[in-house]
Amino acid sequence: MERLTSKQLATWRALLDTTNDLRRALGAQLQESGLSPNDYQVLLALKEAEGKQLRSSELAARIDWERSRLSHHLGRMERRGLIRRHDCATDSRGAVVALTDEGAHVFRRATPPHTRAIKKHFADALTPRQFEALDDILRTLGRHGAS
Amino acid sequence: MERLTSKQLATWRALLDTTNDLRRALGAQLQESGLSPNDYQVLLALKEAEGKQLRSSELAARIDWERSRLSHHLGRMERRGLIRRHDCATDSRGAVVALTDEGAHVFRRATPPHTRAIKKHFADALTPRQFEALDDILRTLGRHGAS
DNA sequence: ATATCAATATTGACATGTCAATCAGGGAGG
DNA sequence: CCTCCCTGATTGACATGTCAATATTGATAT
Repeated sequence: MERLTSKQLATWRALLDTTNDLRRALGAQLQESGLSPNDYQVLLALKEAEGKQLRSSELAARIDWERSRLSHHLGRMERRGLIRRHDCATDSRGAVVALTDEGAHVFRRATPPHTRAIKKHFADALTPRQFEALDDILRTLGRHGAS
Repeated sequence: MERLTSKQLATWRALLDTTNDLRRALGAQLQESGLSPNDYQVLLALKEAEGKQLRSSELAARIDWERSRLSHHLGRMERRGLIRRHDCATDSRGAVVALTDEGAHVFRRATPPHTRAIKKHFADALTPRQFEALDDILRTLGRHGAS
């Protein structure tokens, strides 16, 4: 196999830098709604779940977090009234995480400006052809990493 | 302007997820050399600097970190013997950050496996055509964000 | 039944990041 | 020379992430 070229390395660094900048911009916008990107990810997963609630480990799996990280974060979100945890009916070890009305409300209020920010900083920059190419690249990387 | 389509949103989420996975994989590999991705970034910037040393704020600017974050991290790296700070000759407020022999050695030892990991997880997955497309996309996003 | 092992969730200790002070030293205008 | 303000860098308090226990329950085999 050939070695990694400096051009490939530059592309890699550009990918890290660019996605960093995007995360930062989107995070700063979300903060105006009083949410961190992590908060939003948790609320989104709950919103998209059947019955607006999930077992704790199922939630961790969907957003791909370590369970202890989720546990700490849920503790903080619970203190803020965004979610609540109660015991699971079918497994007494388990916890079920649910949106509170407050959490659902904050999420609804945060989503339109957040979506606009994604459009502004990301989607508006790219042509349809570039979107196709990016989809293809991400699918390829995903398959490559999964295997 | 039209709204963000769900396909665009899916691409955005895929971009976040994929780069997350890549960061994780590369970070795990680096850890085998006893370095975090942040450590590596700092050492790399110093290695690439003229004279293997940089003013603290210049370093912060090059890797795009907040100054206080860098200050904390340099404290930890200094305790580990990877870098050292001394006073600046031309500005008595300033600090100059330099690689130690130990730091340079650890960096040299960590780089080949790290480069191989970038190749394995990233570069090997993509065709030359995909690289061209990705470069184009990243340049476009960079210009878009800068303005 | 019960002994054993796996899974669920949390906790505590510690590493790292952010934000708002703080402190010391430059540098321009009086 | 001396205010006044700006910059360079650090610090401390606190938010968040990781890792290694822990406690509790479920599931399985005998």
